[in-house]
Amino acid sequence: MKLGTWNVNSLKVRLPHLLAWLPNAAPDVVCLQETKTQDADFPLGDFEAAGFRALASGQKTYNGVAIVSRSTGIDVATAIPGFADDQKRILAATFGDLRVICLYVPNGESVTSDKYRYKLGWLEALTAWLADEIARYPKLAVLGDYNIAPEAADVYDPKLWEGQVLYSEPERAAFRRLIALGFVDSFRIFAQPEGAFTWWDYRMSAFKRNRGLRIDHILLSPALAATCTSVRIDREMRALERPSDHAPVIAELDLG
DNA sequence: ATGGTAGAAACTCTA
Repeated sequence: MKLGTWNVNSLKVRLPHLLAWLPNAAPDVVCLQETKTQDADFPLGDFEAAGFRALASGQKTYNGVAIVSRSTGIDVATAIPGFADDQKRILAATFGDLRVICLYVPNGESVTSDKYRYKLGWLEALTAWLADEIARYPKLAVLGDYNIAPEAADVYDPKLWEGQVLYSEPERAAFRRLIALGFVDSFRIFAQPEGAFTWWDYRMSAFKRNRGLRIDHILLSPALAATCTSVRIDREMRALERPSDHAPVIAELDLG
């Protein structure tokens, strides 16, 4: 069983990459972010033709999440309960006894921005919700673009990034509060090469110079973490022509 | 010194 996450930065533009990637990476479930596609325009037929089901919660221009999967998800949720939000950033579904939550955490723009305050409030609401979800679903995976680099090893130049949005202490503290619920950052179960990132700015040849951050994560409940056999970043997808600024992350689980 | 690139959509905002 493989679970993936990929911020595609426009589903419309990245659809050819995604359709080429699906049979190669062969995820059973992949969470997508920044689809920037309203549900009426979601290319469901393309996924069905490739042998996948799909769920979407999107909007025009900004945000938008989707879950593409081999089997059909049920008990779908599209919001953090009790948290009013016009932005489409949440999609949850159940596959057998596996609960999957797809996240697109707000970027925050800068630590002095109103969007940063929104980000921290959003993360607080998320944490309260996930405390309930992890109690309810022993096999829970929370995948997505967290827009947080949790540790110095997740940043190409931690000194430069100290105090900046995506790596500021309040954001990292919010990430640690998620971990404190019992989640495991699956990428760090395994020894990983240095300079392993999931996002590189389009500007300043950041990818070529590997000036990246690891901000896309697969958090697993303890029961799922115990079944995880590998986690890797599909860096090649960032090297293609007209790429997303994010690479996919894939976790393999041995569910027996 | 606060640049630059990409996407969507509208002549700017977001990341």
